[in-house]
Amino acid sequence: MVLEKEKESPGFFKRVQRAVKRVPKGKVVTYGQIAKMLGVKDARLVGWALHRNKDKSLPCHRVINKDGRLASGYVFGGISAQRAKLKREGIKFVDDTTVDLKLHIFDF
DNA sequence: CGTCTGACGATGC
DNA sequence: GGCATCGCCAGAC
Repeated sequence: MVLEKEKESPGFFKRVQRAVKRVPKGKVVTYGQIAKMLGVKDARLVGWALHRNKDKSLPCHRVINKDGRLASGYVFGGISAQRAKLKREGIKFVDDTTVDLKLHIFDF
């Protein structure tokens, strides 16, 4: 039996993962976008979910705040590593920690 | 079940 | 234009 309610609750974290994995290379998304896409109004939930995440395969470095700033500062490697990754994907930076959001934003 | 806490966002001053 | 405050939701305790 399939409880439809359970389909709606696969775990918030799973939904976030799915959304992040949808982001193609060379593109970035904001927490707010993912939050709205998932139907929640609090972007903190997205960041909160990624914070708990341990999956290295998850391109969380493509997820940034609406200022284009890298929020994953305490992630393994630090911002510098994230910046290098993004640059390698063709992301342009306007600052050492700020992505050119308008240039690479991915619209779901 | 109340309280606290977060990778945020918008608003107000 | 930096800082305070609210909103909002899920998990930990």
